[in-house]
Amino acid sequence: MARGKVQLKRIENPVHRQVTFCKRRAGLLKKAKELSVLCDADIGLFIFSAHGKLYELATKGTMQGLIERYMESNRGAQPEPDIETQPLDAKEEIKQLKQEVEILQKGLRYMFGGGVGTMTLDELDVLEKHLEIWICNIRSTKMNIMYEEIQLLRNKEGILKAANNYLQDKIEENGMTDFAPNTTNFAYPLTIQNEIFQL
Amino acid sequence: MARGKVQLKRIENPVHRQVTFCKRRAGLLKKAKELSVLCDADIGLFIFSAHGKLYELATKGTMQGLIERYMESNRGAQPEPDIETQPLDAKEEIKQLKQEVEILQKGLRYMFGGGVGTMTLDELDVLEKHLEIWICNIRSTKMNIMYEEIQLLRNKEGILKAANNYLQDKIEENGMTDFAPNTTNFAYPLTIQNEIFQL
DNA sequence: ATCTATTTATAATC
DNA sequence: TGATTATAAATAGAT
Repeated sequence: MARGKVQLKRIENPVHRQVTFCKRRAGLLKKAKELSVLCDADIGLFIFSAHGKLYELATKGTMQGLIERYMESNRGAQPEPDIETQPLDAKEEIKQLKQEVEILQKGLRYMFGGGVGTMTLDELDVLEKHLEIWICNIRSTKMNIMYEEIQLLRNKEGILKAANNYLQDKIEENGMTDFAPNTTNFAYPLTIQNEIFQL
Repeated sequence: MARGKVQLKRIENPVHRQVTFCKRRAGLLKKAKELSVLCDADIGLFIFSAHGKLYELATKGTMQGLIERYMESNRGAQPEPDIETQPLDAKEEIKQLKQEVEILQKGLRYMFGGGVGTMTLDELDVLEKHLEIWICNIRSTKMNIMYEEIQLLRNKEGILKAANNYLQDKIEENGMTDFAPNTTNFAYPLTIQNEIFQL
């Protein structure tokens, strides 16, 4: 904002980065305080520096208190799109969640130590299901990434073909038959093999 | 900050206050994002409007995750009197358990480094491979468990059959024909269905 | 840290 | 709400 427009990307020079961090952190905290006072808002703000140092501001009460309020406001904002329509028996749900927690914990231990011994068949089933869902998500993400890549490549293909046609026309106009346009008719192999869609 | 110096006190005019809240809130969120990007910082910010509406920003992962990190950074500084001496409200408990599940899932994710959101295609491939291996291990473990179970059941079957034969012999010896040994010839259904081997 | 030249944010107004 | 604009604030780069 001064003597130079700012690029919205990580500042590579560590000294600059540190200086900017100090200045902007101060600015941000100040702005937060101002908003809180001017508009009667309650704000919780915490900043971890790249090296993990914590800076915080709670404009009302303690950060703890604000976090609790945040948690409550947030319940209902995260509705699972499947089973929240029917009021499940609460005890049953608690039981199931507890089991799930235990299984995931065991799964972690299992990965770290390789100690499988303690898990039961049912627990392994649940863990397996979790992992399968996870893999599905990963594959879906991969598909999206690849789809974008394909679009990009197709665009490039179009542009290159047009450029080549243009160049070839020009060459033909000028009767520059010596320069046989070998590449112009080359079929770009940009078509993606079908196999990757079979994930 | 324009066309008039700002007084650092609550804006009394409700319309002005609301307008200023919108503008400055947007500004604050923007500044927070910028600081995060420019200086590689992780920021959690939540704003409650005067009427209780929540606006939030978490520049890395979820607000949940950042709050957890905040809690840890802050550990020891905040003696919270909230230990589970009282039977919590069921909804509260469900909430906490769901959080815990989320945390564990995140923990699993971190084992392979990085959240899914920021992962590249290659990284996703690696993660997928890891998970597939994990699932294979789980299935193998399940097979072993089931095999042991089968062995156990077969042993039991043998013992019971022997015992039954012995008892039947004894009955026949004593001519106690009244007590027809209905169960002795019963085919124990201990054979495992083939399908579970097709995992 | 301090100092400007600029860029940004935004108060007032429509 | 959304633009516009004059001006206050914030701050990048230099010292």
